[in-house]
Amino acid sequence: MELNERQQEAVSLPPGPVLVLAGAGSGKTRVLTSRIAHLLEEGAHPGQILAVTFTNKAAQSMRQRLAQLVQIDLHGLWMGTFHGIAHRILRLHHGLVGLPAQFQVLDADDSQRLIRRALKDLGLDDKYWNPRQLAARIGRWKDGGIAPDDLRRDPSLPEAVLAVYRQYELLKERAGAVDFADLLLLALRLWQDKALLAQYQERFQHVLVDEFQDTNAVQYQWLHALAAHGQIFVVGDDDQSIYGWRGAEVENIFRFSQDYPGARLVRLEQNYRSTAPILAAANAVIAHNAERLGKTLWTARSGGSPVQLYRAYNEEDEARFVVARIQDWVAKGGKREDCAILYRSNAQSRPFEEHLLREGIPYRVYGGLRFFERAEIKDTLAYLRLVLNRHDDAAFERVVNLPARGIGAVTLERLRQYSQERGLSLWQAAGELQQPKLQAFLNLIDQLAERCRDRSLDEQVSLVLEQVPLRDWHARDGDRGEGRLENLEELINAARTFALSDSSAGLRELNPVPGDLLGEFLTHAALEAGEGGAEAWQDAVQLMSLHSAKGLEFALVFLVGLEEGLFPHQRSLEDPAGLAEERRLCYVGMTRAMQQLVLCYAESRRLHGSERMAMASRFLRDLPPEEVEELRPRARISRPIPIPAASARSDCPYPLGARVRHPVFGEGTVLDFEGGGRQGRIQIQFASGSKWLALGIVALEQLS
DNA sequence: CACAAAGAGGTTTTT
DNA sequence: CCTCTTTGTG
Repeated sequence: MELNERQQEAVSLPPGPVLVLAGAGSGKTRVLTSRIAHLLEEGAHPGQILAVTFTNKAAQSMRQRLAQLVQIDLHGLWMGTFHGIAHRILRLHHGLVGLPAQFQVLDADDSQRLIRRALKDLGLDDKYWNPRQLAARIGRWKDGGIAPDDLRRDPSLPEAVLAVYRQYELLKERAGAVDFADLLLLALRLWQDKALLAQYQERFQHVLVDEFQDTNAVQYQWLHALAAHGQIFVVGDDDQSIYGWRGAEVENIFRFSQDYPGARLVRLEQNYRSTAPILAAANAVIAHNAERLGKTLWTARSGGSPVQLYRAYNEEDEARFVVARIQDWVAKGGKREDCAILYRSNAQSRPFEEHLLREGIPYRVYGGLRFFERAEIKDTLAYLRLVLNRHDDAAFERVVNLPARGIGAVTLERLRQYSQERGLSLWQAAGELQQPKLQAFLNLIDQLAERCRDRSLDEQVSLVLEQVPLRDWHARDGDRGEGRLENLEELINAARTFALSDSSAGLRELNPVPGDLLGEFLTHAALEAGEGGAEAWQDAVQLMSLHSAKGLEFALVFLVGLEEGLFPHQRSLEDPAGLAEERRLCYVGMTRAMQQLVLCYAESRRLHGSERMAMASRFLRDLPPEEVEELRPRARISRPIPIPAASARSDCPYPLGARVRHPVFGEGTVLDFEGGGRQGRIQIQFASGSKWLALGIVALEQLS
């Protein structure tokens, strides 16, 4: 595999801090894997290398590429997501942070349930205090490393919110469980043990990080402590920072240069992925963002067909069009797996799925309702969670009356009361309450645990389904239940596969707890979504959200639903930072395409059940016309794409099109405006190019 | 206390 | 549009 000069430079720099700013399609993964290969050639032992990625998909693809690159046994090389690696280390040293050996990992749904519990415990109304929002808010604090005590003195913060945060933490602790943010926080807390930290610093001589722009405060601190020796190689792209909502701080890129003075900086700007028109279009879109480190991708390739833009009548027409285009592609000998349909939110997949299904085209949906997130799967696993840890209150509450066994809301409320008053787990409380039906449930779990002893993983799953009449319960649910029954059988398969798979083998050898395969499986279920659906071997069209698409590439990309309110998303419209992130997301989506990029929007769309007229996304306005071919042009020539009235355009002190003078840039024309008041930004076309300026700062003189 | 029916409410993105 | 919650009945 050939590397260009810059790539080669990055790969072979001497040990020391390195920051690679790598544009989309500039061979980022190749550089990262080649760097690892280089280190190994230079005599590094695989066990001295830690490679961190952001998603499971990325970790997987890097491992594959590395295996192709080097012949040696990669045993001992740690490669995985932040959360996955944090989990590994916590398993090894759980005692140091006060966790039980088989602590549970709560997924987002579990966390939200626990927030609900916390609200109930505190006697707060979950109508007024939205559990979902609270969970998001608390999650954001935790991603930023902000503990309840840090919030104590904030007068603007309602006391109730703080109380919920505290109660939530308490409930988690009592259950011996951790949420996603805890994995990172506790892994960081481990570093307070200086001896332990030194041990890991010694071990991981080389730390490599992918998608560095997506790291949050806690992750950065963790890395910084671990890589105090400075042998840290990070790769990132500020233009692809799309996880700000999850606490990611692009600033970490600047922080890196400060924290590691003398860090070498390498820029990769040559794009090998996309054709010139695709690149030109993507560059034009991202150019509208202020505050960029400023990178312009270029390609040595010439030619390539223009970016296409289809104006659909509605979401059905959009799906019909896309599927027809895929059929053309296949008819001309293209592979289905080289086609991707990318959308802003997972809910948009439905019409595409229906049309693909109707046409008999295999497809695979990533994200959305994932296998391990399905209710029937989580129910079944909850039994196993109780088998492993009786004090897992979330699991207890989930299945204590499922299927119905006469333990209703009243009993449960009494149980909760009792447990809360005495600081007991629900399991302990149930034991003390002497209620026959509860007793029967406890016996059921104990029996289950007894029988699960010394059984294989899939047998354990089967045992749950035999001992607990979950199958019958679903079977009575008619059509809906049928799919769920299939999923339950699939769960047995998943357990069998997991027991044999590498993903568990890696953990098992590190795992000091014998016979804890079940625990690892449950973690796997929480940490990895389990991309179910179509058979892996099948040549299938790929459907996924823009976020999931990051890091991937496809010959033919359909970027759909480019409408105001959908993309950019409604929730981002008011907030300039949010809009900038949406724009980066658009850039990420466009740069996934290698040969052909097709953009779609619909004039009318059913959203949340009702039909509504849609306006073309503002991002479409920024496309260079010469690179774009409109597939259903408007009847009248040169009528532009309908442009949305920006939400707060009326607030703009200068009318669009007005001539203005800027003290530095000279005369220009007002092109656009977004945001409101002093927060607003104004775009002006100067002779030297167009610029976005903050209205709160800029001093403009209107000329006409 | 279980279950069925009707109503209300809430919808981004991921580990 | 879908799920979850509340309400009403047996």
